[in-house]
Amino acid sequence: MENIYRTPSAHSEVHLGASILVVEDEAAIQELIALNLGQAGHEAVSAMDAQEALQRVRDSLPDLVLIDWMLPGMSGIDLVRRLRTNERTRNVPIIMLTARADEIDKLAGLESGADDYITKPFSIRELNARIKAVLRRRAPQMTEDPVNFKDLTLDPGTHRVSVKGSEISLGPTEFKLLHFFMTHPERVYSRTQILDHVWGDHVFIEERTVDVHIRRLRSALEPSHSDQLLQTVRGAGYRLTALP
Amino acid sequence: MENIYRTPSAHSEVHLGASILVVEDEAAIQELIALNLGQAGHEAVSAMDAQEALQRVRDSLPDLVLIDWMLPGMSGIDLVRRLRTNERTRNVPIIMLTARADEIDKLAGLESGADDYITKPFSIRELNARIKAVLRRRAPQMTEDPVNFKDLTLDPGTHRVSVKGSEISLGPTEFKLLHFFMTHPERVYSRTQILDHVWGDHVFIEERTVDVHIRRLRSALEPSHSDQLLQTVRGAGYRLTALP
DNA sequence: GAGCGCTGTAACATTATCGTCACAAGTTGT
DNA sequence: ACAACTTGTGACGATAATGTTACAGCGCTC
Repeated sequence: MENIYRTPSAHSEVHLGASILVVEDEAAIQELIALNLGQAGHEAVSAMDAQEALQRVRDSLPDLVLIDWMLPGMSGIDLVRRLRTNERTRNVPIIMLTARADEIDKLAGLESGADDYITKPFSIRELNARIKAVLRRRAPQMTEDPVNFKDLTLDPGTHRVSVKGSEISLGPTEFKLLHFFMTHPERVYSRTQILDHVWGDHVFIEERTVDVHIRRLRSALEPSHSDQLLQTVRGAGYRLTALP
Repeated sequence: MENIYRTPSAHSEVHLGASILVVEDEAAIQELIALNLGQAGHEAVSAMDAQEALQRVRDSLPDLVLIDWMLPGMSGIDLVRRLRTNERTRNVPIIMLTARADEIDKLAGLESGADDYITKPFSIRELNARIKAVLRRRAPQMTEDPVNFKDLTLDPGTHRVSVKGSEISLGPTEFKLLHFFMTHPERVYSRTQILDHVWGDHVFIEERTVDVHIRRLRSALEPSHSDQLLQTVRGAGYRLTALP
């Protein structure tokens, strides 16, 4: 299922000048990759171990992370898992680097949440191709354009929401929820659909949780006549509408 | 006859009343799962080994098969393979249960053709969520196209109904009832048929209940000369018609 | 490590809707 | 016209769906 919310810092021209974090303990390979990335027009940031990587990802939300399978301390796969389970870093694209062309490694890397993998030794050309592919795959899904609906304005870029001109503050989930509704107005969505779109497909969350967030969103929109905008359709779900 | 409203209701979720085969040799887990499935509204059928499972799948084509990784005789993976290579059983959704969170197990299970996997111990909630996800993935999409009839308009997407342009509000059942009639106009349906189509097949409801809902629907459509549209055919049933 | 904001869930409160009944009203056949 | 039957109608608990509140956990900041 499509996930509209690739939250991370994503601009429309991600293919060039992307910031890429390289997590690799061998200095030689590290430098080789960094050099190559630089030539390709990207900005390379490096981390020597998983801890440092976590820090940097949280810090600067790179457009892509290259992770070596073998790392001192926390393994590459564990690192992927950590990144995937954190709300903020969940959607950062990841490419794994595996030393052996071993089937299991590849699959385990993918399974754990990586977007792609490359087996060493790899050619520079192959690396570039895959980076481009991953970035491109992610790019079209990010809707960073400001959205308007009635007297609501939501700007994913600046992460701001305003009602009738005056700005309000929303938590991350309420923000995504509102963004989803504003990009899909006038249409009824079941709790399950909302969970799939806003939270993500593979999440095990009580459907009633949606209700609570709807309420929170409503009360945040309170100043406006939000009850009119975000209405509940009994037996079906919720809907954002301009009509009465 | 086509039946739009088979089991699922048009807009809410689809995963009730599914028949699920549980292939598990440990009686305790077997029962636990069966009990849970029953509570979730599904019909649980069980098989203790792969042979029995094959038989039952071929026999009754369940909506979903839960297969334990470790089975006496033929392994779970082999069972999956057998099911996948058989024309008749090729498309039955499968969820694997793996005892250890071992990477290889998971991957081999998916690789061999399962739709999803769960590692034991798993929470009831997770099981339910995955079952729902798999069933939903397979569920046929109900047509969400707006329907028009005379001066009536019904839009499943926005869940709105309007008579001569002005919107009216209907409860879920009346909504489905009207949708059914609008998609099957000019034809008489008995109370039993209406129950089957709108409520679902195996419901135990008084036929006279249909009358009451017809009345409610009529009075909701009142503003228009609905008495003409939704007419009674004595001794036979009801019909939505444009003719006088 | 204490404080803080956010989240998911449970528990309770509140409605909306449902299914059924009893009876009224209408229809049919004789 | 009368009985036998079918359908309309309004009311009424029961129930399921939603609103609302409170709370405990978690990660993050300082």
